[in-house]
Amino acid sequence: LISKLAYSGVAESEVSEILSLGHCRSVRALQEISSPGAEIVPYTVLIEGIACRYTIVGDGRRALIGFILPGDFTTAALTGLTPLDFGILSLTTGKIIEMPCAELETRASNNLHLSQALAWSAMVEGSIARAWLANSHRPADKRLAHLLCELRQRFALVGMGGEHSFDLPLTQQNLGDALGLSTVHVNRMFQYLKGLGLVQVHGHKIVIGNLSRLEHFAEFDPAYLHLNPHKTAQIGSRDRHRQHVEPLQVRAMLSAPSRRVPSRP
Amino acid sequence: LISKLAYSGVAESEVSEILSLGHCRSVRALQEISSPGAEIVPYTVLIEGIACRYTIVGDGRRALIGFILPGDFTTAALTGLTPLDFGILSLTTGKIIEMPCAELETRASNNLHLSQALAWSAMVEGSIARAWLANSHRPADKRLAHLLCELRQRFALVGMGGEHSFDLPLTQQNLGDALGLSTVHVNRMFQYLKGLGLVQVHGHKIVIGNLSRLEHFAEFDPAYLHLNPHKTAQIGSRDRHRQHVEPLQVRAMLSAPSRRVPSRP
DNA sequence: CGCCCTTTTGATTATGGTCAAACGTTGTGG
DNA sequence: CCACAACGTTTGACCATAATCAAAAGGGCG
Repeated sequence: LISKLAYSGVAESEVSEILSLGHCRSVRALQEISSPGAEIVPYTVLIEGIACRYTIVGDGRRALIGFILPGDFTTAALTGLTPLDFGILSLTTGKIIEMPCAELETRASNNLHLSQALAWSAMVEGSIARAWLANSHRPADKRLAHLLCELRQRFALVGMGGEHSFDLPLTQQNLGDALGLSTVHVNRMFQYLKGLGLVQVHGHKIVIGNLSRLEHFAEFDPAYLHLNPHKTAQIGSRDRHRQHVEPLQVRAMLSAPSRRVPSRP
Repeated sequence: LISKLAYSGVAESEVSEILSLGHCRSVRALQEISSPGAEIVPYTVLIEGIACRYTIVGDGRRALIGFILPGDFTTAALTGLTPLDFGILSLTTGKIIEMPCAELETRASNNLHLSQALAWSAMVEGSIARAWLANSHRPADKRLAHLLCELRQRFALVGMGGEHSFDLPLTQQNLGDALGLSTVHVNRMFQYLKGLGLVQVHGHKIVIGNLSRLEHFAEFDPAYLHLNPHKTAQIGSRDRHRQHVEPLQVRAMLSAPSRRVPSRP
């Protein structure tokens, strides 16, 4: 299963090499991957499933402060800032690869592409956090719509879904914890969005009739995900062909930043 | 005014040297320092005053997604991720130093301390963003209290205020835009916190009778600001002596990360 | 089949938003 | 020096969005 990799560009051979540094393990749903306050956090890539960053708020409510999708680092280049100020939890069953900090860091210092990838990953993560902050200032309906747009885009980036649909194995409670809404209200907002004809929900499959209409409604501007143009273009075509893409699209993580050079002209 | 610098540790001479790379200019209140979508964003340090990162949400509401205090970079090491996905706006009159990207970057590649400082700065910024996300899941009273705790701590870090009071030249509208609350409700929450004896407000001066009580109420854990222990200790003593510290405490930014080494043992 | 988890719905409450007006402060100009 | 304008704070009345409580209805899996 791990061997079914699809890469693009120069990163192809590097990725498998780098991933072989760590060891892969399965996680069940609701398993703590890293705990808040941890002093040593290995570089961890999520290969399959969905995880989240969270902090506990108030009485014991779990506030999700970010989703981790296949191909994402659980902590980006955040390591170095310990103790960890949040926890990492799997939301579904999945697979992760853990790499010791020291090994990846020595390798990064010799490998420009890798260090760029790590930096880029951290920056996109920060950018997403800012977008979520802005989103928290929106009313519930747009908030949910915006999150759906983001997840669709990020899933599409790693080949898991296209423009019109994607699979979202999260409960409405998970979404509520991420949006700062009650489960009940998330449900009502789903009804509302369905009523507007913006989304359809079939089990865990989210279907979007008219993407640009949904994105306009949500005030979603994909710029904050900092996909580069040719990358974005690929997403569309990938969708049209409906090709099977296996899990483990570390490609997106390691190839997207390859266009960016360390210093500007 | 710029020459009145107070540094600590090894960074002292470096800081003035690096700052001399750029040129200082004054900004008035509500002046756009960098605009959303900008392709080239110089490294900019705020020297005096308060600024914010913002995005426009909904009809035209300004959502503040971060405060920039004296000694902070307006964009941390975020540059590199253009176009900028937010705007930067001064909230009071102030002073900034702008440094061309190219110069600072070439210098950073030769200077370990500097590149560490930039990375550290970006990481703390990300950490603050996550704390704000968690904060957006709290009720309004705790949300305001938490923000006050953070601002107090960050001001204290650069010598602008101590444990029991600090100057906050922001309007309640500004705070509301940051917290996602209406101006009216911010005011009500101030009344409420006053009523609980947690804060007093005298003009722009915030007075905190019992800091640990306020921090407990706000669920504020300063760990997310990633101050190192000796640094945190200094804040208290600085307060007790009530010594005059001039603006321009770039010290905090460049000295705090100096304890952190690039790779762990 | 039956249990558990999730989704859905309704009724009620509460937190926070909006509107409007009064009050204080500061700064400016006659 | 006072009047006025502009801005920020404060207060009250009312409204709206979303939370809570409770219960029913699906849906997957042993």
